[in-house]
Amino acid sequence: MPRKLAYRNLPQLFLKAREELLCHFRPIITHFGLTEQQWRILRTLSEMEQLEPREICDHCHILSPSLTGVLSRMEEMGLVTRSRVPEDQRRVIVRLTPKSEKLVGELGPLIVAQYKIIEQAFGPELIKQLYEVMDKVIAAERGPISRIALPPKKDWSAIEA
Amino acid sequence: MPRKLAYRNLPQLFLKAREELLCHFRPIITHFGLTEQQWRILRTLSEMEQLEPREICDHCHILSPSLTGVLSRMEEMGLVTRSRVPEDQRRVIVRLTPKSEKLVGELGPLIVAQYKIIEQAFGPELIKQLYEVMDKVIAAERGPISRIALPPKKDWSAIEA
DNA sequence: GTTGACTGCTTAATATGTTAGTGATTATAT
DNA sequence: ATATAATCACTAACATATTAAGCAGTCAAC
Repeated sequence: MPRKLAYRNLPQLFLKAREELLCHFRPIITHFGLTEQQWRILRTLSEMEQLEPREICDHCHILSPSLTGVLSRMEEMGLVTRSRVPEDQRRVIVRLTPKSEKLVGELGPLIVAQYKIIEQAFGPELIKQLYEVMDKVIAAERGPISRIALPPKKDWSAIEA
Repeated sequence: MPRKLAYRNLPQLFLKAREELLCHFRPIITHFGLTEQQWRILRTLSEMEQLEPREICDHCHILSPSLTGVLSRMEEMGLVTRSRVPEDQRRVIVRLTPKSEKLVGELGPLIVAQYKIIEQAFGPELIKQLYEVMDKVIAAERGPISRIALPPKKDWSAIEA
């Protein structure tokens, strides 16, 4: 007896909508030999001058273990530099290189141009609505939302039938 | 000279908003030893009875190469069965098992309960707006949106400085 | 009935997501 | 001062994302 849940899968809708947007930018980014995450970092660094890894994690929504690898590869490619903070040997400062600044200088305008095209196609009101709704969702703090009680844990992977 | 682009990073906003939502469901899903993708598949199969792999890819937004591994693991766990279509040996039918149907029967109501809590916290209007805006974005077909012209390809990873 | 194009799933290779844990460093509380 | 806790980046292990390529099965034209 197949039964639909009362609510549509909202996170999945986000996924789909995001992909619908991203597919218009991905060709531009890959054209320059970058991944989506690498571009997020380059763009953020070009706006913030210098950042520490955990700040990049926050701004770019990349988890710390992933970032380690991403930064290593970007360092190899000569896109960023990593230097320790003298007064706190745990911390690291990440900066753009002249090369990556030039890259952002070329890539950025193309991204903006694509945004304009999308704005035309979607209509400026939809874009505005998008930003509004997103900001509302993000503004809803994670804390105050209560969590349902979970039943005792069963090891389903071990249950026979 | 750090300069901000004219547009905020919209796909990144989607990512953040999605995570803001998902973090309220993730504990429920992992409590049952499932991954997010596995739950997407279970939920969809429980609503559609039976599906072929490429249909699952479409519905759940999982790329075909990923799905191969996901389904293998789910088969190992006894959550789904895979059977060939006799009249077309290329195609495969994926179904839930009695075990996974029972699992969905326990998990589903918890998900719905969490949606209700979120609806209270966000306000029903915001949820409604969300569905509306998402559907609008998704409705905007990928085809008609034109693509900007890309400059000749440079191999940035090989450029010195 | 063979050839050639196509479809559907899989494999391969690399990059990232996710959770847990480690080691070194710094801050805090005795 | 010293033990403790907290912080930060990193490693490890596994799952998924992404792109490209492979391979068997089907279909259509000839």
